[in-house]
Amino acid sequence: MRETVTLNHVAREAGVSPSTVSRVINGTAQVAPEKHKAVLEAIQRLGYSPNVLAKGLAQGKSLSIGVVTQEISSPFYGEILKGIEQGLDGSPYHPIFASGHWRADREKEALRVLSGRRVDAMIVLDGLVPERELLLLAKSMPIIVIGRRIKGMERHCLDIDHTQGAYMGTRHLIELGHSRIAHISGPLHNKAAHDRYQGYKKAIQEAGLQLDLDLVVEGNFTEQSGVLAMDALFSKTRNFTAILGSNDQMAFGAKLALYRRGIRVPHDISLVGFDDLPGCSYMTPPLTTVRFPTLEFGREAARVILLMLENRPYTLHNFQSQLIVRESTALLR
Amino acid sequence: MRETVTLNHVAREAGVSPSTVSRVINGTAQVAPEKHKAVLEAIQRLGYSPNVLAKGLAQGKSLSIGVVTQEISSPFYGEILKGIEQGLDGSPYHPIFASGHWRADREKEALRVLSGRRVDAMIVLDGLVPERELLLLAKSMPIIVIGRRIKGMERHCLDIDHTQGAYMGTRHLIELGHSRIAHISGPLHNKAAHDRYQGYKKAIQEAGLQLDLDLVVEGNFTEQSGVLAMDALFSKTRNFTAILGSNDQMAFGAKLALYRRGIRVPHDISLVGFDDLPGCSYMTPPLTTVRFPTLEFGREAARVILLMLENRPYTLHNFQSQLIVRESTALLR
DNA sequence: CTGAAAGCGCTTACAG
DNA sequence: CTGAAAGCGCTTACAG
Repeated sequence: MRETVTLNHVAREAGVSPSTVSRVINGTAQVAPEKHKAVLEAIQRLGYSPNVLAKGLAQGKSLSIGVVTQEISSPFYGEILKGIEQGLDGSPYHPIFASGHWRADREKEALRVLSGRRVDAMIVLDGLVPERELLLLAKSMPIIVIGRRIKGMERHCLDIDHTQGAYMGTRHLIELGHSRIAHISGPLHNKAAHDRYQGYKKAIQEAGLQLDLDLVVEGNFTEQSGVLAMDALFSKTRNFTAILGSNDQMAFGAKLALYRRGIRVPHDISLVGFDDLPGCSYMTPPLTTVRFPTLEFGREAARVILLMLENRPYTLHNFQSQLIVRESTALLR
Repeated sequence: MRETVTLNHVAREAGVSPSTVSRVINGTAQVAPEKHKAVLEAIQRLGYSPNVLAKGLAQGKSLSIGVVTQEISSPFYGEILKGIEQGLDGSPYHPIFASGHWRADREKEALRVLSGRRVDAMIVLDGLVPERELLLLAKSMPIIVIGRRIKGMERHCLDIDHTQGAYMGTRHLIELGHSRIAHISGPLHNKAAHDRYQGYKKAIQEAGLQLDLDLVVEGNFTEQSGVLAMDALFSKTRNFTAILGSNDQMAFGAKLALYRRGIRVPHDISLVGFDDLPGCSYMTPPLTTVRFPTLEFGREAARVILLMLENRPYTLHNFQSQLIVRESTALLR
């Protein structure tokens, strides 16, 4: 193990003081051309790379942005993380991810890890952190929340109108002539799941259709739960011609359950998802869905966090959900 | 912005020296019971959480494990990252991810970022980092490479036998009676893609079948390239009854291309993928594929990194690929 | 323009 | 068992 080279080594090598080395590295003050050159050469020769942690300690900042996500491998969160990465690219800040796994205790642990690393700001994706804790946190550092709307920090929350999104998806089916529309909801204690369910109901009722609770089954946002939901649904009735999934993953599961029964999409049954995961385009048929602007939200969160960190003015630009019509929906035959 | 509380504050509050506070926090020496208690209470009262960065600086370690991945949102890398997260869980180490985006310059940048943060070890996923650079890095810290075999560090590389994997997938099709088997390869400059192609050829030739280069088309591991590969293939011939995709994502794309042509899987054409992404189980029909033990590799890499960091003996346990027969393959009719 | 000095928040021999 | 002191690798007033 070679000894790692420090700024002091560079100083000695270049025949200047550490202060001077620091100044040329950070461009924080004028330095005589010849010393400037000597320092640069010494850095080259020694292969020096500054210790970001020490720098952080001295400056009182870590140059890290904490991101509490739920599951690193989730296609949904993955897109948001990608957006954050993109938004931070080119800045001196680097994201540090910690996963909450949709469990309050794990999420608290994630917060602990990040604050122990003295992240300069945080981006929080969904989750169960109590609002007051988030509000408290927001007093001590810049913070953006994606997927929730916290009272008192509306300027720092990025979310779509889930009710409106589900309403659009359901309207789409109604306009195609469907009147018996099933709904696979998310876990209803979840705000987004609840709101999407409201949107579904609103569209149904507004169209003067009968809201049939037998057509509503609850899943947990996983593919597997989509399969199970369809099993439950079919055990009750076959009297429906369309399905609104509360997210894409459950819609994928529903598609499999239909496939197993030899039921064709959209020929026999129309199917709508929610989120617009990358996989939607490659479902067969490609899935009609309500787009959640994951990548955009990630980028926007990063953009604004950076502005906040620089104490510059900012306004968070919210994005809307949007109906993406592909091929899993068709006119009622 | 409240002032953040430090170990010194705790010391003052508890009426002891900073040394003592440090000792009770780290359990690094005996401390009189009453002082021990006082410190714990002070920590509670002040809501103190240690500054991991400062600790790292003092101890000469960062408690971070650098992970260079290619794309954070990729379903393939996502599973590996999840495995790493799981493997590190419960240890004092936290992963820091940096993405190379399959580009040499970005990967170098990722390495720079991680070494600037003085990660204590690294896990490298695939990528283009030159072998000598990896060998050099391995002299200065524990490092595990996933998806490559580097000469001189075989004890620290985790990979499957890609040739063997593709061989198994192709054999499976041959055993089902197929003799006209197309192959959508990955980018052939890529070692894994190349090896998989070799496995395909080997199975074909060993079975005494004709290797027909018209049946081989090159993709780039994305879904979209799978679609395009099928377009290219169909423009040449329709004379095949099975397809081996060099990865699942291209197989998904191929499935869509087949769907668009009204060709049924596996009724008309059998399809085999490679990797066993989570999505395979929800393709319709569920995709027969060759499993790449992503999650296991991630966990194993983390496990061994932890042992190396503690200077304990270790042996890296390699996993094999495995044929997962689902429903996208059938006897030739 | 530049260096000496103090400080960031910890840890760890050292001495008692 | 415990504290004073030095040090980890930087930055930044301060003085010149």
